[in-house]
Amino acid sequence: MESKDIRAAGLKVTLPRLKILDMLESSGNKHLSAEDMYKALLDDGEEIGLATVYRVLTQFESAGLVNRHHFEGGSSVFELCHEEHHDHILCVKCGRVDEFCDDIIEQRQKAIAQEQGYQMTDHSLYIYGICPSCVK
Amino acid sequence: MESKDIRAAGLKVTLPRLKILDMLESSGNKHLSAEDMYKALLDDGEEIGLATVYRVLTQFESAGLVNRHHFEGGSSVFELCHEEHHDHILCVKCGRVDEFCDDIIEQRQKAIAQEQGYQMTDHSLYIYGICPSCVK
DNA sequence: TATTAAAATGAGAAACTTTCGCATTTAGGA
DNA sequence: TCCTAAATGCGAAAGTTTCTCATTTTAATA
Repeated sequence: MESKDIRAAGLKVTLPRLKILDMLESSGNKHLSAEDMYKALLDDGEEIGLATVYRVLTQFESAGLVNRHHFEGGSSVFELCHEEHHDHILCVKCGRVDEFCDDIIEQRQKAIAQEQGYQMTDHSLYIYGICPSCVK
Repeated sequence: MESKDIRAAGLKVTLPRLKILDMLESSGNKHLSAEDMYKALLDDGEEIGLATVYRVLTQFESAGLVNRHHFEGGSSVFELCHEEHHDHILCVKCGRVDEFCDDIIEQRQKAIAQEQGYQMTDHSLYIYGICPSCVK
């Protein structure tokens, strides 16, 4: 059970939090928005408010359980944190999202931060393009 | 005069457009939001509507005159396009923004897009951290 | 197990960014 | 100078996210 993660974050284990965590776990690399999750919960017959969804996601983010991404266009999307960091490449036509890791880029980012005298806390890299299916 | 750029974009040369272009040119690496520009114009005694600022910026973006960035937190910011591409490193404490270029990262991005079968159209890389002044 | 304080929730209002609709004005070619 | 398409300003509207607050729930303690 993932109640552990919630408790470890110093949060009480509640239905909304469990549901949202479940949903993120079973979403693959779908990268859901708060609105997406709210609607899915409604469809499931859960009476969970949109404000709660936002609150919970923000708390999960602070706790390091989820990552928030600002892809181009409108709203933020969320995904569970994985052990190893990854970046995203996404299709501007169909919205498909793929993930990748690249040590060389990671290294260069660290080096650049150091060169510029910054203490790096985070970074985000999105590659936009037309995916294999849409390119045809 | 930069009227050329406006005309080259197929747009009429109007006061709002000139003012906004001027402002972007003289802003260094300040990365202004639409609201910032609107307020600055008001302070200058110009009667330019916020909707116009947004419209003009969107048109400039389509024309390839400006870049729009979604830094963390709220609104989009804009900067004039330079000849050579660059990425951004920004301070999470004071909001300072610095720019950098890195050929290795550029190369890797191209390679990754190709590996994944994507036809790359764009990319955005932000490094977040604590800047030299705030680190002390 | 019953009690209780602190935390969490749902609902709607509010804040904020961005876009839209439309009547009026303006740029620039004839 | 005249004319038409384009551009503008204004307010309303749309969309996302946060806030307020009365009510409910968790989980620690007795």
